[in-house]
Amino acid sequence: MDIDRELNPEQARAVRQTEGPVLILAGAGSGKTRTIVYRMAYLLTEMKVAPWNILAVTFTNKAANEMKERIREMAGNAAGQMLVSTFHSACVRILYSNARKLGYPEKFEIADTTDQKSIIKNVYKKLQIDPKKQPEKMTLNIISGAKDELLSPEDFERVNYGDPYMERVAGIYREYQKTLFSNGMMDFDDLIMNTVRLFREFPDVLDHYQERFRYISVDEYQDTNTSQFELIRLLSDKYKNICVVGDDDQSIYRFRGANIYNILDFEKHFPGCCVVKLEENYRSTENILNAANAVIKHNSERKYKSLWTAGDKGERIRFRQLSDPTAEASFIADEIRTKKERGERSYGDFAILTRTNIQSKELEDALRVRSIEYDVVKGLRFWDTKVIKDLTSYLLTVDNALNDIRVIRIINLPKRGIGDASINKISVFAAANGLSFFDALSRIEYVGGVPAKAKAAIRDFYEMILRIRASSKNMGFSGTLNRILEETGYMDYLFMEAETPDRYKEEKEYIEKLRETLDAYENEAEEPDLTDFMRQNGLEGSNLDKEGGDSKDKVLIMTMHNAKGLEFPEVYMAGMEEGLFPGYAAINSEDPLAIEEERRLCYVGITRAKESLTLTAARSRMAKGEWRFASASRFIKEIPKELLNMSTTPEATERKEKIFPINREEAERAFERIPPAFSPGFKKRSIAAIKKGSEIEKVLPAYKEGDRVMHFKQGEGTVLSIRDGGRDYEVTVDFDKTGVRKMFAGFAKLKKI
DNA sequence: CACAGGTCTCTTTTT
DNA sequence: GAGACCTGTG
Repeated sequence: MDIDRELNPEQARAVRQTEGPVLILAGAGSGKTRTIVYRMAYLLTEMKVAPWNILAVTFTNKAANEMKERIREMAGNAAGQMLVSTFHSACVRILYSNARKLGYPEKFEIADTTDQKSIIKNVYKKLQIDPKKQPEKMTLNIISGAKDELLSPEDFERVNYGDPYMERVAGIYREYQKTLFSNGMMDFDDLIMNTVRLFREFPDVLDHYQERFRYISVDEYQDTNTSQFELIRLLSDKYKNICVVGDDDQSIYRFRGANIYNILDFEKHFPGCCVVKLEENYRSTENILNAANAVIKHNSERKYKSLWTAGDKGERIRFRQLSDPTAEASFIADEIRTKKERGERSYGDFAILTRTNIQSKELEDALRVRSIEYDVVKGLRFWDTKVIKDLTSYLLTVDNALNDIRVIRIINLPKRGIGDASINKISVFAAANGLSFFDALSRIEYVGGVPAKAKAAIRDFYEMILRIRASSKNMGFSGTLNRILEETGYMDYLFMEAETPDRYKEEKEYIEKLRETLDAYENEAEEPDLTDFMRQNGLEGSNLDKEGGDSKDKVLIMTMHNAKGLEFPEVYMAGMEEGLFPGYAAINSEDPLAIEEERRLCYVGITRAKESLTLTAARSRMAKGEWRFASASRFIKEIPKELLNMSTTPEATERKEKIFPINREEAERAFERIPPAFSPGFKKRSIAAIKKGSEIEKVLPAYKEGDRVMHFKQGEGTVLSIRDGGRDYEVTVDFDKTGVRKMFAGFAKLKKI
């Protein structure tokens, strides 16, 4: 390892400064990961630090695995004994052997978002709170925020004393926490908060971990919240070897409690710390960097930092505004295809970044139609899928049935004739008699007000679980899973419920995947245990499509949040519109920092691009059930004109926008001239309006019989015939994928290819 | 009381 | 396009 040759002077300084607090302010693309990896390897090989004395915390599992791999490459297998993990996984590990001290069962479970929702619903029922007056989501946000600030229900109540609204929320919080606790569950925030509690209340435990983790590093430090800060502060308090790496300009998780002052005030929190700034960028062209710098300069709350590169200026940043999301997607897809066909790029060189997950649909359609290979980095997680939640709930119920939430989830699934009313009665009965929900089932005859039919079904259910439990003793997890599927008729249920055959197929694949994961775990674990299995896997945001490895040559579609830490030769940022990016919420927020967060997200997006960056926007977009016109994002205007290459100026767009009518009727008429025709969100009302009011322009198509054409949804096909159909020309096309179809030329928008 | 089928609402971002 | 909510029927 030749540090001075392989690293720049600042990076080298960060690597050698192993003792004491260190703050590495690492701009985007400044070789941050490289620096951390060298630092770890340096600790291991030069400083002879034992690998188990090193803790490296990241935010995502992906980042953790990547880092582990790269350290292993440099420092050999000893790296395997370091603890490189996410905050949440590290806490689970620590809590694993200490949960009892806090009164939790050893087999505590993790409550994911779905569990949180069902728990809060129960609480609402119990406290008779109307979800319309107090949306569950908002309550959960407040509770999560309180936990991020390490406030217990009692603390929270004290802090908000005298505020009737917050006092009410405090009541919900208390009940919510009670429910979690009595079911032996911790939500994501509890994992951190309880670890901090553990350290505070049990100094010997803290001391043990302080001795264990003598060298600590935290990646993406700008995204830490107060509880995470306290956690690492406690852990590092003895040896003070704490190295944090981050970029205040890339702090994009304020909505989940990230406290940007953790990084801005690091020097205050850890006096005498060493600060290293990495500003040389090795990723992007100068134009891209200048654009990023220009945008982020508009933020007030930041440490001054400016990226520079020794590399080329590169091409200008392109901005294109299209009529609607469909046109926007087509534009991007056409470009990608052209560049691929010219042999300039392969699909894997491209990423399309969006602000929201929903935007991906339109983009997917456009790519699919052109047979472009793509992948969506999805927000939907495997463990949150309904099918998987159902089946794991069954598995855990068969295993221990200690968790009421899970039993209630499956008791009437598939439908057995056990309704909400009966379930409520049993819950009340169970609470009154100090029984778990499941144990209450065995005394169903004593529960009043439950119809005989339901009672019979409940008895059957109870016995079925016991039966499966008995037989599961001598079969593996996947054997038990099979029994569950057989006994419950779950597959038939799925088949009946599935909206489409494809959906059913997909769900079957999920189950197959669950089986594989169970088998893999059972083969590896010393003492296989389902609760442990869930804790290990439930935290992993594993995407469904991770098979095949990264060798796939595919265009990636993802949100900008998901893109953090990645880089691509060509980046498209779609939906650069006021109202979408920055979003309405941020624009309307009275907190000026809301816009700053959006701007940082924009900065993250821009700095993903290595060579080429294209920003696109749609002039109209469906939002909240109606079509709305949007002007170009303010972020576009913040990029100096000389860096931009655009078809229209943002100002021109604004002028155009002013000509657009404002009331609905006029808007709809105007809209007819911008035909996103069959886009999925196209509501009945608008179609009716079009049919009634407008004549579709009758133009002789630009293609003739025998020509190959492209339809935005059906894909490519051959024109069989063109007939004058009165109001419009009627075209018959034989599509390669979907066969012969007749359509009107004005609507179909066929393109000759 | 259970359930099917309909309507309405709402979509930022995630461990 | 999913999930919550409402209504009529058995």
